[in-house]
Amino acid sequence: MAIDVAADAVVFGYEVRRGLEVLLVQRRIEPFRGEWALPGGFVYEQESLEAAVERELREETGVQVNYMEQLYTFGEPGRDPRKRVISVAYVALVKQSGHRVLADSDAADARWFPVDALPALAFDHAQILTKARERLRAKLSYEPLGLELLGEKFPFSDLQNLYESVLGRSIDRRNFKKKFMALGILDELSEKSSGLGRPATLFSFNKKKYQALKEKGIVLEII
Amino acid sequence: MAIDVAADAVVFGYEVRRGLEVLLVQRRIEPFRGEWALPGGFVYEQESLEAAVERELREETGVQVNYMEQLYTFGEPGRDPRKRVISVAYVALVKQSGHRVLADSDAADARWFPVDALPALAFDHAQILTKARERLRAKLSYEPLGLELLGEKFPFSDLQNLYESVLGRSIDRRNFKKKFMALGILDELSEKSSGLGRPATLFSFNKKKYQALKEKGIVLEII
DNA sequence: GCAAAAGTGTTCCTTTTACACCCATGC
DNA sequence: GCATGGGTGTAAAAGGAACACTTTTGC
Repeated sequence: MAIDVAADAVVFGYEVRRGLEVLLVQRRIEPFRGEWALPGGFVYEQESLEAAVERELREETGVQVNYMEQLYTFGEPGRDPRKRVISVAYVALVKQSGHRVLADSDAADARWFPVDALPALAFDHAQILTKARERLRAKLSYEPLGLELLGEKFPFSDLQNLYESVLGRSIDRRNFKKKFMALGILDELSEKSSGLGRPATLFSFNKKKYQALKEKGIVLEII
Repeated sequence: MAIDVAADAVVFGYEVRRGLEVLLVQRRIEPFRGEWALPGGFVYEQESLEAAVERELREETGVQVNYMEQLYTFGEPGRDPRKRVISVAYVALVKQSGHRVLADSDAADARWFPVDALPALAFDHAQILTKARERLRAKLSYEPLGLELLGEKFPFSDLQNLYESVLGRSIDRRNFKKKFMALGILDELSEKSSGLGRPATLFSFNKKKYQALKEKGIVLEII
């Protein structure tokens, strides 16, 4: 009846040059010492599950998340070779994965990995990650996504690239823009981005409208 | 770190005359002795979460479920007045709620309650139930529902009533039938139902097509 | 001037919605 | 014959999908 309870997080980050990434830590203790795993750890006696995830993320990776939601609870006997451990998994979203330096690490190492070039993972963490990617994909169709992953200002193409990364396929530019703009959650800035090719208009999320829409739910079928 | 882990189930049943119902048990021990609660209990050391739910359901209510999925894990410190307990909640669907006699009860009493006439519930079970109803509602839009709740043969109006019960609003008869039939998962039987008014054609689910559709996912926006 | 990415509308088609009258049976 | 629930189709509107050329910049 008394079972060890862990809380683990699948932390997604996004940067245009690198695409969708996941934050992993290298274990410095057995079991699976030296292998990569999701950040997380045991829940303290008087600590909420969310607080445990946030604490572990801080200790192991130094990141602060912009959004977090519970994903699923993995509880098969045998998923930890030592003893019975159930893990409550969370999905978290972080801005600026590329820029952030992982500070004060409690784990041997912590790094961002592109979702399509992941190392082997400890425990059943590969399974957790698969479910997290499905959740993220599903979220797109009933909630807007982007505020929690993109910077303050971004060209519209960044948003589309993010959607394409999550969905794993390409999207028609005109239709996507038409639909997304119709949500009314993007403010067009007068500023332009520099870079290769024609400069792009920058956008920012209108946080109030974004949150309102998130609570109400949307139906945004993407082509 | 070692925390008590419980598994609880929100069991839904449906019968035309009674509508959508939830199975509750009356607690025979403290805390909340005498109050109504979701069936469930502590998970054994070497038992999967699903097995624990099924065992508790069998012991406390005698029902056998047709479908079960994990809902959410409730883990706030203080949700159990005695000690730290986290509860992994499941949603289960059962056929023939009305006919079934609750046998061999381990709980003081077990009864079906219409979802709109629930008693006060122990612990945070009211919150769990609210989330379960939301999940059921959401499921309608991406998966068909009915096979797990209705009998082998049923008039089409039963299916519509079920959907109306879950959604909490009325649906246009012609449009609903058109959409649902287009899924191709219902077989029309030659048999007719008796009863008041014009006899109704009976239908049954085509289980193969139903399961295929369930796995693939549907988009069934109901008016 | 050319390579690179940004920006922009229209047409067709499918899906959704709204809506009302007749039918078969039991009493 | 009347009350009760079952059964059926169409037209108008909205939303989704497909699709290509021009513009602005850096080099």
